[in-house]
Amino acid sequence: MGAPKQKWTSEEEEALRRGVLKHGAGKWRTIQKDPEFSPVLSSRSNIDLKDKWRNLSFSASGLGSRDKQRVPRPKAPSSSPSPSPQLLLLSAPNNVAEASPPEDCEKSPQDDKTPSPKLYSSMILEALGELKEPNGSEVATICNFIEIDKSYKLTDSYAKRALAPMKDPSLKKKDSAKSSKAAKGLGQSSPALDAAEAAAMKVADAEAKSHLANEHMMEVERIGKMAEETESLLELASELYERCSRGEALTILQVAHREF
DNA sequence: ATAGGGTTACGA
DNA sequence: TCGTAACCCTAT
Repeated sequence: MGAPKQKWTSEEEEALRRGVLKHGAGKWRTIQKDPEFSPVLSSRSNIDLKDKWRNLSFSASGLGSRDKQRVPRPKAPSSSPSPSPQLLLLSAPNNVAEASPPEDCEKSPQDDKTPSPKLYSSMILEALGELKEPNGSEVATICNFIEIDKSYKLTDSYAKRALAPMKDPSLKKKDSAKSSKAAKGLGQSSPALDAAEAAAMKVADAEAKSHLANEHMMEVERIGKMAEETESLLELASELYERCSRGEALTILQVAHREF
């Protein structure tokens, strides 16, 4: 990566991501005025936030940039004339944790010869960036994301949450740090968060394994990217849980049943 | 005020 | 020299 002029610090980037997750992608002014990240983003204008978010989105989308395939206008790879959310195109990924990720066809019209397994999390983040929708769509997007990673069991998870809070099995590996952070943010562990966390970990493990089998040098780099996506996923899960707790679960169920 | 395009500067 | 990220300008 480059080390350009006024590089963004980790705190600034984190604040930006949190702001997008909270207020949604697009309300740069609101995020900048938010007293929570105002001191962090004091030296950044709303335009700066937008530009930074654009760079982040492009970096998260164009993971497989090993090919020198130069496109004069590398817009969104899944850009379609239909205004409907494209992320709903993901269908029937039952085995997510296996080494062979389901390559959807409609997703990448000009896919390079490199397989470049695209994570669902990255797709969701990309969709979030593309969709400048109000909060409702955001919840639906997050819901779909978690459902996909959870093998279509989100509603069941929430039902279990209300009836009996299941215990979370001990986490393993590097994601323990993330879990601690997420748990601290929520105050205590929740089934929904744990489910999303476990799903993210499964995808992460599959990613790592897949790359371990093929490339060794790129693995570290990929892990770094993956960690960022996992972090975003956990934050998404936190937001989702918060909204559901406030009584928006009805909307989620509605969307879930309508879409699937 | 936001989105998009274009330009500039820095690192590899 | 190329690629990426910040910066700047313009249209909606």
